[in-house]
Amino acid sequence: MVQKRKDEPEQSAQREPGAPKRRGRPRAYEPDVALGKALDLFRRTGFAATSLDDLSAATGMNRPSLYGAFGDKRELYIKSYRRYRDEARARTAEIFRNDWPVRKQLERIYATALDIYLSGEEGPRGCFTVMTAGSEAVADPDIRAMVQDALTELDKAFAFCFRRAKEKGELPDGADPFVLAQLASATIHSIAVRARAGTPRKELEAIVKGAIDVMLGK
Amino acid sequence: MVQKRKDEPEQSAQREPGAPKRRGRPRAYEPDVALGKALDLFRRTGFAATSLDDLSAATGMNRPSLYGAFGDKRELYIKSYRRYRDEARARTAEIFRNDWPVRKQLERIYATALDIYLSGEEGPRGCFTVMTAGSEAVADPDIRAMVQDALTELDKAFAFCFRRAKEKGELPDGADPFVLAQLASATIHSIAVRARAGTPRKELEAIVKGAIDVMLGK
DNA sequence: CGAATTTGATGCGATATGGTACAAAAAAGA
DNA sequence: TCTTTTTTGTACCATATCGCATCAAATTCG
Repeated sequence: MVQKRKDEPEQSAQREPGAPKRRGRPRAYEPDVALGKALDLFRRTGFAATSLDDLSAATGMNRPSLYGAFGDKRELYIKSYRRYRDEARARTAEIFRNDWPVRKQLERIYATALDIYLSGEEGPRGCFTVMTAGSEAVADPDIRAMVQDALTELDKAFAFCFRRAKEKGELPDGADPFVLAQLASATIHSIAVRARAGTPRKELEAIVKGAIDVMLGK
Repeated sequence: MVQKRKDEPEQSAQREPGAPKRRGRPRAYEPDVALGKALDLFRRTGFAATSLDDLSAATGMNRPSLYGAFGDKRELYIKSYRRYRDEARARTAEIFRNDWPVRKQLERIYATALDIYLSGEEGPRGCFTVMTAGSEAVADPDIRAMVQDALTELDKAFAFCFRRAKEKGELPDGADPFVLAQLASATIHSIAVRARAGTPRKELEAIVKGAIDVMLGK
């Protein structure tokens, strides 16, 4: 018989479709918004500096409920990170999907990146991937793999973008789409770091503009 | 009379020149190497995840001695960060100082950057500035100012480098030294992030090479 | 040698932390 | 109504953490 591990909390399988009537006492929270709050907090203070009490206060759930719904702190962090990536991917994929001129596409990508990095009530939140690389990625192989995945995914998206641009003749002949993609990613990483250091938006926008000019051969 | 604040531990003014004979019991540690050990640990695990016990074990000093020599945890972190910057500045300034072709100069800079970021017994240590931006910079104005200072210092060093190169005719006419400098910094930030995510050196070197090619107009 | 001075070592204490046990509460099903 | 199921809320535990107070140790100066 399959062993049922008690130490791995159930997925809290919420099935919203229809109204199949959940059986027991109803939840006093919505898992999605709670996870969003947790993500906000993790983005602000990082993994180690965020206590379960902080998370409990932010989500409105008490610790046992938190544990039951998302597992321990590490699992909650991982789920928060997944959600961050899903959101970021959704917002950028929508832009990459269009058949615009490269310049316009890059401008839009960086504009949304800045929106993501500069948002936050109490200071700019930066890029969660960059933050996680700086903190948990070294000691935790699973998290490291997720970060690596995020980095290469961005590289590939930019590479696709530049490859198409080259086919359309928007780039100089010698241009290497993948090299340009890595430069585009580097610019993303850089504005993420600078955002958290307090660099104002105007300055970041200037950096982005300069980088685009160089990448597209002015 | 000037109030003497007990809560600000003395600078532990070590005067090495000559041998002016310290008065009381001799130290069982060398402040410089202890600070180096503390820096190593902070770079590996970050501020919040590093306890005073960890620092005590790493430096060989017990907590009261740590406190007496460097102040509380935050002060120790700041002193560690200063030391990191001093070291990094020393190693890069030596390269920037030379009157080499830009390409060679950039190659050397990135090579030493990779040495710094990939070193570490237990995983690549990355760039302490980038790590600090991702963690303490948002909540702590003093630390944030130090990070900003580090970022602009690097920008300026690269800008000086490119300005000189342009004067020597090593760059295309349209090239803007400061824009190129920010791209060069961005590449630094990017390889720092990627290093901590586990990207192997070969790959990072390829990224650097591609970035240099683009910046110098191939 | 004894006084003065500086550092080291032990250990305390108040609080924070991650995680969990357990019973009450709120719903559905019989 | 009574059982079953699921979640909540309180309280708890073992440990970790930071900072410090206190005393012992080691050295120089008189």
